[in-house]
Amino acid sequence: MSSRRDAVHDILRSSASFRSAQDVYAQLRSDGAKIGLTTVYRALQALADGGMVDVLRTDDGESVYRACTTDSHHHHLVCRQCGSTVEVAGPDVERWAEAVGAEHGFTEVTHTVEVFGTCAECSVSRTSR
Amino acid sequence: MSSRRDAVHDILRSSASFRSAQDVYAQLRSDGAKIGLTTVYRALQALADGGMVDVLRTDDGESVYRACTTDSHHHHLVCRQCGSTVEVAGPDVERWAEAVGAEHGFTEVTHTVEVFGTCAECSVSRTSR
DNA sequence: GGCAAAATGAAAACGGTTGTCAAAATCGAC
DNA sequence: GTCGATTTTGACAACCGTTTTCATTTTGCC
Repeated sequence: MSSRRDAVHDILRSSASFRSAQDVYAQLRSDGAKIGLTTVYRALQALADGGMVDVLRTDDGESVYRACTTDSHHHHLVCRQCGSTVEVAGPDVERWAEAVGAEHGFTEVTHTVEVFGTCAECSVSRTSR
Repeated sequence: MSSRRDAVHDILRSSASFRSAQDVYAQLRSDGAKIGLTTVYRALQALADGGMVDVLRTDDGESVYRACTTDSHHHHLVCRQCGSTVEVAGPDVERWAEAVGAEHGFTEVTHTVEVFGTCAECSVSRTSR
């Protein structure tokens, strides 16, 4: 039904890192696509609502999106420099969060966990500069 | 030097939950303080820079601040309803994050971990309603 | 008091995001 | 295929939290 939404989804699927809406929009335009910024936002929102992509907030308040390869619960290891992202599982962390919540009488416990660092590639290019 | 900054800090210290800048501003004004929104933002920023308060981003992009009682690294267990917050330590999580980073060749690994839930008090008031 | 430096705050600017609304594309029945 | 209704689209304006600007006020110091 929505070729625009697919186009947005494709961009995300072909990228290993989290991308911002403006970012996706810019790439679509430079690829020659005729699409408006509003539609990109709508597509990203729909994809996020449908659980097709993961959403994160950057420190400066931007929403960034990523098409993750697994449907199950996972977290992200994100390179601070290049943004490339590895999906990681953390069963211990899940259990810890649950336990911490229970310990203080909290119910319906959820959690957000993100790990940041400098990836091997970026470490190299930085030291060799 | 800065009585306004102290006023802002006091508000945070007397609150168990994370507060937004606008929120703090509103309370100060309703308390009768003559202070501008700009100054509140500046005070919060200074306090955050100095490590006196912790900062979080809400899902809708707002920055929220809290004066934490411990200087050491910790995480938060936040009630989804009333916002009241418990500081929690998670040595296992620290180790896990470090290990995950190392495993994928990442260096300078940091992490963000927040746990959300419904606190005992809010659970009660909801079921009894 | 007098003066320089720092702090303050009203208003404007900013930037990402969302709402508006008319035009365009799509769908369904005929 | 046409016709009308519904959905999608996108240019533009509005929004909202935050930051910047800059003139004024307060503070620290002699």
